[in-house]
Amino acid sequence: MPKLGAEPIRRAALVKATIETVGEAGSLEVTVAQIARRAGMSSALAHHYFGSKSQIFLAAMRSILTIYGAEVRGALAAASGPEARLRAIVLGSFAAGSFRREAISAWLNFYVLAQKSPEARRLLTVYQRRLKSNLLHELRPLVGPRAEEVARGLGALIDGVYIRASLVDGAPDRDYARRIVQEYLDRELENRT
Amino acid sequence: MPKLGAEPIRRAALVKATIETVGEAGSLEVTVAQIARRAGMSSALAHHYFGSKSQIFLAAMRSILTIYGAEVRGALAAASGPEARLRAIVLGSFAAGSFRREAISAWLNFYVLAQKSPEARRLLTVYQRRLKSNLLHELRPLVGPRAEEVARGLGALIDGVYIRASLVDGAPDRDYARRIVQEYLDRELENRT
DNA sequence: CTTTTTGTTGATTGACGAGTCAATAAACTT
DNA sequence: AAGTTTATTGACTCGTCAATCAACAAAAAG
Repeated sequence: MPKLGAEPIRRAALVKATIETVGEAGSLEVTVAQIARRAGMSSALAHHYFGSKSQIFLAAMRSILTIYGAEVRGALAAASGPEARLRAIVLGSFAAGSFRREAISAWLNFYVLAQKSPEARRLLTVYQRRLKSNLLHELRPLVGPRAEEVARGLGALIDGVYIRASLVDGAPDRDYARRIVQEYLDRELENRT
Repeated sequence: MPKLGAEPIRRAALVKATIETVGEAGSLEVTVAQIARRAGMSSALAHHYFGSKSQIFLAAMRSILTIYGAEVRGALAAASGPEARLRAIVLGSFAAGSFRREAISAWLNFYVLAQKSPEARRLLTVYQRRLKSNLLHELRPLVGPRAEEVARGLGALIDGVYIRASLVDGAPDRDYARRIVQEYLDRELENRT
């Protein structure tokens, strides 16, 4: 049975299954056995590769943040000029890989995890800092001294839209989400300096 | 030992202890025994009065939303005219009883609870609807047809500011929070119809 | 002053779940 | 072919916890 080089495949499968399971359960109170079953293996194997449940969660969280980062970077690649780039960041935050049912729910739960786990908190802080610095970079040429405030507001608004999406059942409405942040952006850019 | 009329006192103590315990733990994974101990009684008594752990959580959630509602209403009482009332609602959302460490953390966790428990979801939905309708009522005379969009944005922004406050350690910065939403509001009211 | 109601808890039950371990098997090495 | 490394799991341990229960105490009702 042992196909060699299974480790990376197993790890990836577990990460995927973790996001799905947590997303579906809407809670971190899922068992390693549930996750492992979904990933098609025994819970013993999950422990073998990750050592502990919290390591599994952290890996899943890293995965979510990595996907998010990649999607924003992707959107950014096709945009030139501060305004276009700014809009790319903001809209990219609601791209398909990140703004989907299980990911949103999992993300909310990882926010909770960050209250307890210093490592989870660190991950979330890094993501927030990177987002803010990205926003600031494009905002400065557009709104000058107000860049700082606007960046704060946008960051909080994006999180708020996510958290609200977690309450809606059914597929999250990407356009609706985007409209809210775009409207904020429009207003801020209207009377630019 | 039985002082009569203990029930309401015990219930209140348990609700308070639940918010503190959940807030401190940053998680719903707290035991009934922990909560009961903090409230100065045995876990058996907690079960006696509430029947089950989830009922305890729901009562705590109701308490948080009640406090929040009362604070907004309080701020509203002293304000006249749409703009003043609008600002009262928004600033009232960050009043001392609601915008404090344990309440914020507990609130975040109840958001998670709402993913699983229909009753918790119902409570959260009611609060969101009430907030939105309050906002709309004052926004309409100020920004006319754009009221709907602005209300959505404000609601999401308030949630976002809360969730971000949950990550900061130490006392949450009320002024900072208020500045973010006020800035949004200023921008929206600037070029009012 | 006996009965009922209300308050209260220690002890127990029963379930569940994280993590460990010994054992098995297939590949790869020498 | 013997030995080593990697993959994999069933069975088990040990702890934890929600919920229940029997029993005790004090006030209120009769």
